[in-house]
Amino acid sequence: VSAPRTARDRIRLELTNEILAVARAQLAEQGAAALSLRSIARDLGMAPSALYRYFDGRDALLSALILGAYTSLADEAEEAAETAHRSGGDDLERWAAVPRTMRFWALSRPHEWGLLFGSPVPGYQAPEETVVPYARLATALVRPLVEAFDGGRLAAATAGEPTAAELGPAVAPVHEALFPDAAVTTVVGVLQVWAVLVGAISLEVFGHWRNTVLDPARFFEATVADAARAVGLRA
Amino acid sequence: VSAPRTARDRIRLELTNEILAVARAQLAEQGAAALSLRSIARDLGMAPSALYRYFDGRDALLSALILGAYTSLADEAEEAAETAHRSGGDDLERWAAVPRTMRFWALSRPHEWGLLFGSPVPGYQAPEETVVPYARLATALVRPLVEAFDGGRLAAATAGEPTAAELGPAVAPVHEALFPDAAVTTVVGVLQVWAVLVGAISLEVFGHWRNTVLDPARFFEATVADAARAVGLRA
DNA sequence: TGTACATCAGTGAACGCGCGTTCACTGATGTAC
DNA sequence: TGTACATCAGTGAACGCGCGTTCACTGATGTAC
Repeated sequence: VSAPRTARDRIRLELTNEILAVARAQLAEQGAAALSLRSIARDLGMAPSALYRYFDGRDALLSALILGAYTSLADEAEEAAETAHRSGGDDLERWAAVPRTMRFWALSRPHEWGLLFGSPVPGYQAPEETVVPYARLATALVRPLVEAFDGGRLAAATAGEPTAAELGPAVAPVHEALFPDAAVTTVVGVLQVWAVLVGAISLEVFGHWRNTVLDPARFFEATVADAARAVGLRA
Repeated sequence: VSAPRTARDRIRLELTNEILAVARAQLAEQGAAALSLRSIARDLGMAPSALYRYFDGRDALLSALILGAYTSLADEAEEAAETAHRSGGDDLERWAAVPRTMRFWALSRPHEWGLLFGSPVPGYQAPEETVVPYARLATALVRPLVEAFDGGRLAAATAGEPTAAELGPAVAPVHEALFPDAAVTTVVGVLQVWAVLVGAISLEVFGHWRNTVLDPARFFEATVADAARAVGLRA
């Protein structure tokens, strides 16, 4: 948290990261359920009890892993949004950057994706701090849409008008936090886009496209493009 | 599998179901990772070793649970599709029946939904037989669309035309099995609908709508309707 | 720069636990004649 | 209907395992003066 002053602090930070790295490796191989302090200690060549100098126990380590995963995903998403912003591509091209990044992130660490969007570990509450990176991710995703909107290049949503009034309160938090100037139907559309992205990535990562969608990359690209059109982006 | 002839067979069937019921109850309380033969035996008041007369071990029991969950979901979906078919409602109304059923099914057994669509249990392969109920579910979901199509009431998809040729091979299995007469873009649209449904249900069931979507039921209804319009259903 | 003391990292033994699975057994249920 | 035998359900003890966590300890690193 604070910058390391002494040599001891530096080592401590390094070892903390090493523990997390080993934990992530074991997560990738065995899944969250099999994550064990003893086997992490074994991998690091130290006594199991030593880990308690770094984490308050198994649950605290798991919390750190979850928070770290959210943060990593949010970081990459923000970077992708920024790069796309500077790229000078058209709206659709810039929009696709974050979804693509999310998919690659998930494919390269399926178990961490599962930690974030899969079945929650039961009897265990995700740390409150995840709200922050979650919001960063959402903001990065929506950014190209907001920019298109501000530039007058986002068409008003046409579908579902009659339900706008009813749905207003239901999506109010997202409306205020993410896209205050847009119409309710646009906000609803953005949430549906969120659902289709998470759904498509989860289905692929969790192995449900087997014998169903033979070219998940192409399908995902098409889905991302169609989703953008559905909320009013034009090519 | 075969009908019980003797009293012994009847008892055997009953106890098998009782074991599965207890397992499901423990699944609901503790999640898949905590599922244990010993605690199931304890709940049933019998020796742990006795369970081996009914299942070949923990993995076999888990397989049975997964297969049973798929089957239960497929059964309810088929029934909902059939009821809707007979109801005489309009296309949109009949279309919504299966998605609604899926959502209710998932909300009433979140951990079983997680077993099917959450992070897969690592080092463990889902049984092959799940292909059958999975296909039944898909068929039930698509049925109202196929019927609308056959009645000439399904509009041709307009978005994404240029990608139709590229995507054809990618979605060929679904095209052939589920909707052979439709255009490629329609098939792609159906898969996107599948993704948005699974995504929306998973996000709700796994707790991601907290402080985000305040009225998940209404949001889901709107999503279902919008999804149908996107693949060409008219109200 | 040197000394005295406090802080911290890591050890290793021990705790109690619940787990899946095997195995030889007992007694009840079913089958063939 | 009765008997002899085979099949099956369930028991209870035992196996070896890996787990999270605690605790008193040693020795190294940092701090104050």
